[in-house]
Amino acid sequence: MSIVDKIRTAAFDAIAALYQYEGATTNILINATKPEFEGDYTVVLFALTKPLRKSPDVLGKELGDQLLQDHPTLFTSYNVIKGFLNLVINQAYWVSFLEAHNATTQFGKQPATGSKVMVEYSSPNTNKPLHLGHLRNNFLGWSIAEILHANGNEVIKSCIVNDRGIHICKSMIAWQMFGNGDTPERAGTKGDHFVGDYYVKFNDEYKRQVEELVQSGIAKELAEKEAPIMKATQEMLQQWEQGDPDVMELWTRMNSWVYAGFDVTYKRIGSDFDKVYYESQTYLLGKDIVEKGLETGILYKKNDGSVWIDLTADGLDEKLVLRKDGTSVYITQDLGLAQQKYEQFGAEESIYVVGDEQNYHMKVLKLILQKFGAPYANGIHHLSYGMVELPTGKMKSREGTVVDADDILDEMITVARGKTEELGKVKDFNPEELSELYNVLGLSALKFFLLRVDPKKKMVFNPEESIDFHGFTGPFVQYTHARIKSVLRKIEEGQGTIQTNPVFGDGQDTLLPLEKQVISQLEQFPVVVREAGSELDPSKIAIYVFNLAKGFNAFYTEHSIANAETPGKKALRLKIASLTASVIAYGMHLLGISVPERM
RNA sequence: GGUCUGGUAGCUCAGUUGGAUAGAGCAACAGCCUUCUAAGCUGUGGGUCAUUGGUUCGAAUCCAAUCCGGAUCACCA
Repeated sequence: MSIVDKIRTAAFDAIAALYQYEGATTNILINATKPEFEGDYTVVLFALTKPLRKSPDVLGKELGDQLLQDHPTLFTSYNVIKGFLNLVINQAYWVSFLEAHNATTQFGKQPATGSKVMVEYSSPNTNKPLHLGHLRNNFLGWSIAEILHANGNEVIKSCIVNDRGIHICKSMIAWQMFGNGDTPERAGTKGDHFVGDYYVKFNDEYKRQVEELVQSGIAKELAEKEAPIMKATQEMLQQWEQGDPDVMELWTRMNSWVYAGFDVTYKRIGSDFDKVYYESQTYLLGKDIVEKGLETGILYKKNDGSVWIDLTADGLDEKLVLRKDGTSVYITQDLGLAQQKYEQFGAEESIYVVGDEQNYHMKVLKLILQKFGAPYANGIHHLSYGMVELPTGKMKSREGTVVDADDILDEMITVARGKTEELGKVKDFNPEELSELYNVLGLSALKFFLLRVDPKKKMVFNPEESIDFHGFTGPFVQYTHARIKSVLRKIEEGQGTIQTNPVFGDGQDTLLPLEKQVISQLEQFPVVVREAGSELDPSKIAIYVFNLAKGFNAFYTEHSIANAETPGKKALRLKIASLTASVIAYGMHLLGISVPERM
């Protein structure tokens, strides 16, 4: 149990004993004490003054006395200022916390709960390479899966590949027109970029044709429909749906190029999946659900044969679930896929990492499944994340203002190399070690940057300012870890083993403020892991791990570990250092970032 | 237009779900390496928390209105 929970429980018991009042659970607010006051944690009394009919001063005094009397090992003193009861925690608590956990490698990880959660993320289109927005999605998805795992859940990571549809056909048509049988191998281009280039070519040609038609006096709207390249694309989509062998062959071939390219990028960024679904295999799903919905009257058929659901009573609109020609729309297959996932994995919770542009769609999906009474409906959660924008505005693939994933990764790694060479701390590394280090640092800078902000909010990515290795960044946190490891290594080399005795706290020593601060930060980690899980928010971890690193660095520059004043102090600081290192390592792992031993 | 969502330091973001004098990083300025990694530490300056009103012991946080952004409302995905 965390110290905050302990204090809350103690306060509840004390209030019950003093005033025979048991309605206090939700009224007890515990905060960290502001630095300008004496104390570690503070009970805010205002909410209790009314039901207990006590003035803040009297209540504070009575509650403080009672807490001290009930828990002499937990509290040593208190003071009351205005309506705030500031409690000083017994240093023995901090010391014994450190003794209990300093050897724990995954401190903060919760025991298995038996619950199963599915996390769907990434969901790329196979007509163009990944960009910065996809990276946010991938990093969020991987991290939230890891965070849910740390909270005791069994997690299944899944991905739905949008491998069919009009967008793919655009690349295919353009390749037929302009490709001359070229391949990624021959062109020396990564497969996903190769296919993406034809997607761009399509749009260029399409624009040209529309322009031409408009020049010849045709209205723009009509021209957009009638452009030959667009008509050819739509025809190709129909041929695909009919299983035309030539079209299928081309489709398979071009997708395989894209997958080869994606594989490289996914490997670089560390994305992986337990189950990959392909839209080409799921796009017909969901029709049986529609059928059932018609029977039960949840859905209704209009005169033209199209099928709808009326969600106006829930504040939404009427929503089409099946076209008049009987073919599926997006929501149809999503209904089907949700059902299939549940049949295959039986997860009671399902997280969809999907951009906030689809908030409405996700709301509708959940609502429809709830109306069907699907057992997994209430467990659907949309981890909605905001778009990544540039200082110049939104990224538009049409206008060529997207930040390509591979490019930005390369750039990050190049900067990491430059910084590392400049500092010259790892001159004895061999080329493999160096390249590994550059990767770890560059990736960290990017991942941390994208994960440190609230997922729900849109964010601005400034390519020049974002490649920073100082301050609130991944490399800063990694640096703190490497620093600790260096100290531990040196002490180990000096004396053979890490000496952790004698035990600190025999009554002689006093915890210094910076020592206590780091320990209390460490103590909060499990609560942060829990919050990050329940709120589906990795930024909580990033912020925490940064503050921990900052707190440790302040302690580090002020107090020597190796040459501590007493053997007891040295043992204590070693434990602070090693637990900090392992919490940083585990916290960063939850973000998908690894931490080097040296840098 | 309907619905949803956002507006906090020059820039990028926190703000523990209503608590004490609103915090970080970057940028600017001033200090700190013969001692465990200076990718670090310490300090200074920088705010009408979009605006107005309301709710109460107390509001950046809750409510209402207004201003300014964004998303969405397709027989697209």
